Amino acid sequence: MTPRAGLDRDAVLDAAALLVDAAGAGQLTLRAIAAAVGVQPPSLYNHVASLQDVHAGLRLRAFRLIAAEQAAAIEGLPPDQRIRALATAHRRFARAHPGLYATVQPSAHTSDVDPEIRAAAEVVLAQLLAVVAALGVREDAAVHAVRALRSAVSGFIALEGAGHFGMPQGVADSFDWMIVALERGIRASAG
Amino acid sequence: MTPRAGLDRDAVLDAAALLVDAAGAGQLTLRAIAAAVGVQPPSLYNHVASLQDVHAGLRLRAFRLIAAEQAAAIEGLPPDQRIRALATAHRRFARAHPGLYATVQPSAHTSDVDPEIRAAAEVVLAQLLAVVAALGVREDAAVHAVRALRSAVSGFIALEGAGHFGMPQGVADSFDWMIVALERGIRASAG
DNA sequence: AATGTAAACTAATGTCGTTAGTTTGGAGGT
DNA sequence: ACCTCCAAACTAACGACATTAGTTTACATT
Repeated sequence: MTPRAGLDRDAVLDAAALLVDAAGAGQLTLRAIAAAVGVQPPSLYNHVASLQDVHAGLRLRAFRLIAAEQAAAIEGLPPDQRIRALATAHRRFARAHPGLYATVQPSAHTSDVDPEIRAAAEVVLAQLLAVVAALGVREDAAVHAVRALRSAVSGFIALEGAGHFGMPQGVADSFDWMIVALERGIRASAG
Repeated sequence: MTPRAGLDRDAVLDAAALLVDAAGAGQLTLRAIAAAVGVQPPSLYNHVASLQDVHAGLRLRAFRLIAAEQAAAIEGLPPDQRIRALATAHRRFARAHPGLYATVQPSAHTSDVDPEIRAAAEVVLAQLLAVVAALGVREDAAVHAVRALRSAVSGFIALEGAGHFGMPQGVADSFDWMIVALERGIRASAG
């Protein structure tokens, strides 16, 4: 009578990842996940601790996927092409997985106390910092450059995803323009 | 027995604005607003149509406040100092009214069908575009520059607000660095 | 003072996350 | 093949939420 769906944490997160990319982060509900995996909502608590825990799980996955995409994007590229490669990799990932990408934004005050998530986030950050530093930017300027790049890329992705770029000009061209400007700033800060 | 609290739409939105700045956008609930104005939740429906309507009202207020702050920020300034002035005005507003500023982000697909909100948002955008255009940037490049500035500024504010800038280096310095880099890009695009 | 309307109320519905308590499928040992 | 037992499913229930329907009543206008 209770066919015992072969469920585990990963299966729950798989379903959640599909839903969050399809319907948006705000639509991710335990009931929807339960329906997707063929189970009643309370049964999910055998595999995840809460809805927040699902979000945390997706967040961890997102950071790890992004780290992998970053690594793949810069592999074999000369240093002066790497920041652009990282930026476009982010945008590509966000367009492929909008919901998953959105889970990455929330506050560092709350869910990032989870050391696994913090570590995964730091890998992503360290890759970017290394690429910037390899261009000869010294201590403080490197931090400024990294913050600027993160801000610009994540802000662009958020505005684009929310439909705030209504003008007919090419959105990809605008992204390029922005990255070129920041690259120029990085070159100016380098020795 | 029912002392008839002298309530109207603005009073409800006043309370909502306080709550959203104090507790964050996700915590804004009709029950909390009702408690703040001393009324039962259903009574709010005499003044606002729904919680979404409250969000829309705050959004409209936010755009108008930002437009006013932008206008005040650039008044009497030479053209080459105006984009920095706009950027810092945004950051200042976001720090003073984090919840209100957050209501500005959501998708242009949904709540911006409201023509009032669309108009208010376009005022903010037009001010920025005018400042960029006054620097001698031609058609397409002006759109790219505006998109880049919006992305960078809103992204920076979002990351800063979420506590994602953990390094000891000064956050204001990073903001300056970013704006300088984009200004340089704008100058390069100008005739 | 009488009246009509708008603003408050109470009661109820449906969705959500979550907890408690119960049943049972199915793997491991005999 | 049977028993045991645990984990994984279930049902029932609660409290917070938005929202609707229906009712009362404060108070501005006459």
